[in-house]
Amino acid sequence: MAFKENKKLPHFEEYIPHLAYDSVIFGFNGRQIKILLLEYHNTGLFALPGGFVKRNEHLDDAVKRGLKGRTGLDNIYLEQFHTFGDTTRAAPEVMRTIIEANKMEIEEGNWLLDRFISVAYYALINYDDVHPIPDELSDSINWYAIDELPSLMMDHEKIVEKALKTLRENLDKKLTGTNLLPPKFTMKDLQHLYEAILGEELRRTTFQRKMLGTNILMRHEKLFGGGAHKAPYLYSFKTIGDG
Amino acid sequence: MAFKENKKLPHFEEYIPHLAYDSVIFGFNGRQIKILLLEYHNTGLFALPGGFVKRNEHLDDAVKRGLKGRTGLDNIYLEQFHTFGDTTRAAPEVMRTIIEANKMEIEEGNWLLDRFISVAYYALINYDDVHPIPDELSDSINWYAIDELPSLMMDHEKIVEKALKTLRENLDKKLTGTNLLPPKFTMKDLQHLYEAILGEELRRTTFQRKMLGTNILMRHEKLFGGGAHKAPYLYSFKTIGDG
DNA sequence: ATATTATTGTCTCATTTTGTGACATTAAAT
DNA sequence: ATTTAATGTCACAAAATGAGACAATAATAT
Repeated sequence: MAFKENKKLPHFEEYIPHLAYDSVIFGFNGRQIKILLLEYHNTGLFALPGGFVKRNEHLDDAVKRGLKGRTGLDNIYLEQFHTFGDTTRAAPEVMRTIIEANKMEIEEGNWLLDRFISVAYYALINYDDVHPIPDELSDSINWYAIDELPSLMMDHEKIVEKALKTLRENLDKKLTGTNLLPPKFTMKDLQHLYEAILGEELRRTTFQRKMLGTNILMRHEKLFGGGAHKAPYLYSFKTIGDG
Repeated sequence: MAFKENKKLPHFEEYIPHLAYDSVIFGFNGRQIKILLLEYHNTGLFALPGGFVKRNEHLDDAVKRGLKGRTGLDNIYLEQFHTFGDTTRAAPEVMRTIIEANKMEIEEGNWLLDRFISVAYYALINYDDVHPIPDELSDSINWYAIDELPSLMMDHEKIVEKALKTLRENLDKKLTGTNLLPPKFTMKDLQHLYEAILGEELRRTTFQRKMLGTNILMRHEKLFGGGAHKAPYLYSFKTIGDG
């Protein structure tokens, strides 16, 4: 959870109480899958970017609003994957610590100290065109490789795990228009992405045949300058209307 | 949404406001997939069985509580599949109609008239050992074949659609211990179940080979008396510990 | 008893998909 | 001009799946 307003706690009247969202924002730097994590100043606490849902706001829109605030991006690929409803999903001490580290006050019984049910989404974004924006209130934000995460607050590690599991399961079905790569990429880039997500090596020829077989790729000009060898083609994902 | 307490509306203090669950309870009668629907007396309104989450109750437990109330069953196979968060998910007129049809009063501004976010689950139960229990407050409950549903309130049709879609996608991965069949069943029974869920016919020999290949079935004695032909074996799903 | 009938369990072969390696091609470096 | 290393494509092997054939057999009819 994090707050966007300037040094003011989100107000009860404006939001649905007991309900939050958390987002696992995936990016790919060409080698590793990374996610965005907030770090709360002076607390050493790491957390997923999250937020609250306004009383008259679509759940999905709340998540998009948070993503826009953190990344500056619109039209992010977004997928809801699970809602976490443990009774233990409250962290009054943590919340208090964070708020006090920011030299703010929170009264006993404030809604932020309550138990929260959280709807979790994952997002896929192009690592290159994002300069993560830290909250003005309380945190810095940075990329962390998926297999080198710091320990996270509450059940956020479980959330990341489930996000990754879902991403893997959806890879073949739903990644057709992935935002994890730049608009044009080589077959090798795409293979590296798959390997990073799946955490296993793939066979080059089989992968290439499979990808070309799906008919979701458009072939473009060749990419020269890659080294002392045959130049690879560039590809992009077909969008509706492309040949 | 439906209420369990006797002729008393659920009280704000006890539940998390703005949050509900809905359950798509699947059963199989040997030929068709059916789901349980509530019908509100004197209103002609059909709805999914749902309910609210207590302030200190695990989300999953709230759903189990509702299922137990409606079916009398414990240990039901349950899978969360989506959380619906439209801003239009409020039905004050409908709620008012239902409550008034029960000769009860509801004040302006009652929490039940608010907008709700709903976490949706599907359940798989053995059609045979369930005698659905109607709410004391407001409804009758009955089985309806999945392709002959009456029109449902709010977005409940969308919820059913998504439940069925998820069930189909999960069929091979997660149906291993399905509760949709009696403890022992023939290969033909199992095939009929798959066909009913998928909505398509399957090839007998291929299906049988695939099922035996998964190694999740235990073969038992033969079932005699089925007709003028070779008697089929009975099978059950292996549970941990079975050979 | 015996023959008939319909469904089952299993096998075989065809087809499709996937795994695996080979090989000619080619852009840059030497 | 030659060397080097990755690419695109093909060819064959292995595995999975589609589709039918067929003997076995439990109840029914004769």
